[in-house]
Amino acid sequence: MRDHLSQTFQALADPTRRALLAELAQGEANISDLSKPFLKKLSQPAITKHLKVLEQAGLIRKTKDAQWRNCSIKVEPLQVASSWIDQYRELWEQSLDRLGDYLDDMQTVERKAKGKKDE
Amino acid sequence: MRDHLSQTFQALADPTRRALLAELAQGEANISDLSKPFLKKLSQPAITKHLKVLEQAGLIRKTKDAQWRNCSIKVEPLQVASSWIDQYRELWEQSLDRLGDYLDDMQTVERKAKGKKDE
DNA sequence: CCTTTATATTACTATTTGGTTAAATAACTG
DNA sequence: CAGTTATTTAACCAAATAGTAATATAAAGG
Repeated sequence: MRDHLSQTFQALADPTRRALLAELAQGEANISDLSKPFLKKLSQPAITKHLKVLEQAGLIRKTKDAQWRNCSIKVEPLQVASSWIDQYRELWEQSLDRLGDYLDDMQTVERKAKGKKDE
Repeated sequence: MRDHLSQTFQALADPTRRALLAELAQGEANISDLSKPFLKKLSQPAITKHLKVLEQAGLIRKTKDAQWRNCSIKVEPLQVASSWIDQYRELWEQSLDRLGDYLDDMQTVERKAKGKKDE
């Protein structure tokens, strides 16, 4: 899964990772603090792995502070992802309208062309 | 990957599936027509599978017309996904500002508290 | 009916993902 | 330096993903 957009969506396709991002939306945090809410369900290396996925997708950065790693959000790839969706959402909403028109047209056309019953 | 949002992002995390959605943004299409641009790279069952992923994620619907399956977009889950990103994007943009403030503060505080050199 | 066209299913791969436990590394602290 | 805290890496595993080729099913049309 080479391309950036796929990596971004892939990273967002996991509830733990989205929750980690939600935590980070509150502001920068180190890994222990970030992990606390999840350690009932997951081991700490699991969190490390999730954070690595987020980092490799470019969604967070880690900075060193003694033995702590402080994580923070990188906004740009999310803007790209959101734009991708929105761009098509516009088209799709249009296409829904067109579909409606199309179906209306077809009913008319088919009745004209083949003398089909109006069911 | 039980939850809807994860399924949506997972479905979007593949360039072939995004391309299929882009095709469908032009309007409804049957599977053969949809598949044509991809058959140089992928087999037909591969497309069938991708379409099934999109369908199970609720991103498209299929309707029967004789031996053809007409696919079309369902907008709602995309709105949900886009909203999720946008909601946090706002927070994140704030958090970037806060990070800037925080770093400025810390420089001051640390210099005050520990008499560290200004490097 | 037989053939063709459109799509789906099966059976089988290789790779990736998401998790584990245990051990390793890194940096502060007394 | 020894111990403690924070984080990563290693080695492993089960399940999911993304693909294949071959076969099956469905419907239309001569």
